[in-house]
Order: sequence, then structure tokens, then C-alpha cells
Amino acid sequence: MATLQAVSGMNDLLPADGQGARWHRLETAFRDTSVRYGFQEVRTPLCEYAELFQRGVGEATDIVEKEMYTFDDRGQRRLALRPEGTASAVRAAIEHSVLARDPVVRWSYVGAMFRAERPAKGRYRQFHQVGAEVYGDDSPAVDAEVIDLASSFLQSIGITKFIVRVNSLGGAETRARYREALLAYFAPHREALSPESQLRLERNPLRILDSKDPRDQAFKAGAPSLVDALTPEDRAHFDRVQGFLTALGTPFVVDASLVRGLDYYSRTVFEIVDTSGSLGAQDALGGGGRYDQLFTELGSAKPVPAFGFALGIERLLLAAPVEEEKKPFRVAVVAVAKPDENTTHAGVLALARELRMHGFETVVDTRFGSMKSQMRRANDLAAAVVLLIGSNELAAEQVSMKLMATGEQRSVPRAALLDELTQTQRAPAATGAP
RNA sequence: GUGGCUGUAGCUCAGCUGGUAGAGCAUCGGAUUGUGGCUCCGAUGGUCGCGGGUUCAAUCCCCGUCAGUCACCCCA
Repeated sequence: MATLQAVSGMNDLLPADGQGARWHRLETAFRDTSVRYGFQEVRTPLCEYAELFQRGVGEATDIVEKEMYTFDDRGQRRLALRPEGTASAVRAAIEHSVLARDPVVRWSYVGAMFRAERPAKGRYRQFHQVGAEVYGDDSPAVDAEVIDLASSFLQSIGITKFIVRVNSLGGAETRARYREALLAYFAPHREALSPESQLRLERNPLRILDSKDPRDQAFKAGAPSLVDALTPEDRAHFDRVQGFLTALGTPFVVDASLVRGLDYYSRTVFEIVDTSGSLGAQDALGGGGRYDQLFTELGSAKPVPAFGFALGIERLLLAAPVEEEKKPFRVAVVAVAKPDENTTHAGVLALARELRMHGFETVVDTRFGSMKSQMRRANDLAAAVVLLIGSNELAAEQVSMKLMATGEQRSVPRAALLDELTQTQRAPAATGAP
């Protein structure tokens, strides 16, 4: 490797690829949707004390165990690039006592996350998420509304082929009871399980249910059902979530084997899976759930119920249709060099500036090559209108205005130029492709 | 972390069984000295990912390494 290059799994977005515009539209769509659902955007640092994620996401999760970018600060504290957004947002909510001011807080976020995984399609080491969180309300209405937010956002960006899977993990009491039941069930079969699952048996038996390993699949069917372990309260909560989702018209399926990779979830969890096939093996667009214990685990004096989700932007863009970009009304100003270069060049720059101040997207080929090359450049940049400035125009206080679509050209008094351009912009014919 | 495939101009690729590289597109210039798109002509541009080995000689064979990609794992 002779030249410097980007860190593996971390990508550049070049304007020429048109990706920047797609990202921009997606983020705008997310902000629009989340604002309509009553959310406000929060921004937290990319970097936190590693301890936050160890306590928040869970020491035994893959994310913290082997995928976190950690490094030492100048002092002794261990820092980490955030592998997900929820822990940071909750930390900020606690630190700034936002629940003391507002009984219920609805936050959204957009930003980069980091996980040191082997890159693959739709999976990168720096990836980006949009997410939303609700703090301070344990109502099942929150669960339903936030799942609905995620779902309607997907539709707003043209993603229609997806499935929302929901499940309930139950509260702390249920989790403890169910864990015992799973242990009792799997322990006799220990040797037959995959090596990973033998480890999971000790650390987080729940995750065995999520395994795709055929050795584990064999035992899943007969495993005790989580639904049966739910307390009446958990049961009622989950039933109401489903009822609300149905009332909202948000399609979903209940999937009893759905377990999320983060430790902080309780009660409702959900995952949105792409069914268009455009994502390869990484078909999860995102997911989330309820995490009623996280505030307490991160040091909040009072327990705060919470619900949230995150979606991966890269994956959304793989799944979303590529929309046609609107062609902007662009003006190019061209200098006719003779006989006095400096005067005409200055005239071009001054005119371009004036147009920009009036809102016109204006380009100048500042190399000021031959007229031919300037015209070619204007054409390459898809300018709808080219304005020509030369000694004739300067002397007469006029500008030659050429419509690229038709080739029509006429002289316009300098004083009337802005009105002319405004009218041209409104006429659809002038903005069409040349 | 494990495995498969790939790595030649800015991009997409060609290069037969080893003799130090080509095309198309893109870029720049020209074909009437104040005018674009089409066409034609020309030019710029590559230590053939990097390092080592075999050989008289390697882009082509072998090894290593880095990178990309896909899959496993996990998840966004």
C-alpha cells in the first residue's frame, strides 16, 4: 500500500456518485417524519467513556466484547467510539436532568456509529443510524407509536418491502424466571449445542434462541416459550402494543424467537427486516425496543421507562429506490475575452455574484479558457441559461442571454436581467434537458 | 475472527501457452480569431496494489502482505 487510504470499512461519499444527495434527502425525510411525531433532534459526542457502553449495552454482548473501538485518553480514562446511539442519549438525558423539566422526552438523532467488524455488504466499521427515543412513559402506546414512526419513515423514502417483527422479552422478573427455564431445558443438551451457544448458556441463554446454527436449531422448537413466562402485566402490555399497532394500521408479525443483541431491552422488542433481497445477508434495516432498566443502570436516581429504535442509513439506501434528481435551474456566466480580459472577467464575476445574491445557482468557469471551452463547460454542468459578457455587452450595458435547450439567444438590458431570468426559470421549457 | 473471489490509466475492462501494456468512456486541445450538445483529429494519463521468490526475462507462475468484495459470525 503505497498511498494513504481510508481506514478499512470507513467510506468516502463523493459528490459525483450522487450518494451525498441521497443521504441528504434521507436525513431530511427522517427529520420531517420525526418532527411530525413530536420528536426533537439531539446530538451527542461520537466518543464516550467506554464504561458507558459496558454498563449500558452489556459487558457480555458481542458489540462490547469484541467490536468496540476503544483507546486511552491522555489521562487514564478509557474512551470508546460509540457503537450505538441509545446509551449516549440516555447518558445525556440523565446528565442534564431533562426529565425534571419535561415529564416525557422524545428525542431523535442522526449520526455515525463505529463497530470493528469485518466489513461486508451493508455493514461498515463507520456506519450511520437514524434513531428515536422516548423517555418517561411506559405506556404501550409509546411502543406502538414509535414502531409506527419507524414504519412510516420507511414508507416515506419508498421502502415498501419489509417486515416488522415484534416480541416481548418481559420485564426483569420475567427475564430472570425465563432464564432459569432455558437453563433447565438446554443444560442436558449442552454437548450437542454449537460452541457459541455453549458459551451463551452461561452468559445469556436467551441468545441461543437467536442462533442460526443448525445444531442449535434442532432444540429451539422444544424450548420453553418466552410468551408463557410473561407475567400478567407483561402480557397485558404486549397485548395492548399489538392492539395499538393494529389500530394504527402498522403491519407486524409476532416472532417469539426474536431476541436483540443488546442487553438493555425489556418487554417489547422489534426488528425491521428488508424483504426486497437487495441487502444480501445483512437484511436487518434496524430495530429497537423498550429498555426500562437502562436509566437506573446508568446511574439515574429514579427509574425512567424508555423506548427507542435505530435504523442503518447505509442499509436503508441499499433498500430504497433511487429517485431521479431534480435538475436545478442553473446559470452559467461566460466571458468573452476580447479585447480587454480583465474588464470582462471582472464583469463576469460581479454579475455572477449579483445573481447568487438573488438566489440563482450560478457557475463561472474561472479558468476563463476559450469561449468554446467555457460553453462546453456550461453544457457539461447542465446550465439552462448562459449569459455572455464581452466588450460589446459591457459597453451597451447589456447581457447576451442564451437558452441552452433551444439555442435561442437575445440581448437583455442589464437592468432587466433579473426579471428575465425569473421568468425563464418559471417557463418549464427552459429548464428541460438540452 | 474464519473462508471464497478479486486487485492493470480517473472509471469500466482487454492483455493468447511468461518477452516491462491497450481499448472505450472521462479530461484537455484542435477542426472559422465572440458560442455548447453530434462527428472527426490529436494530447495528457499506468513503478500492471505492495514486498519477496522462480526465471535470461513476470502484469501473467509461487509465497507473503495490504485492500476491496461476498459469505459465516453478529448486527444497523
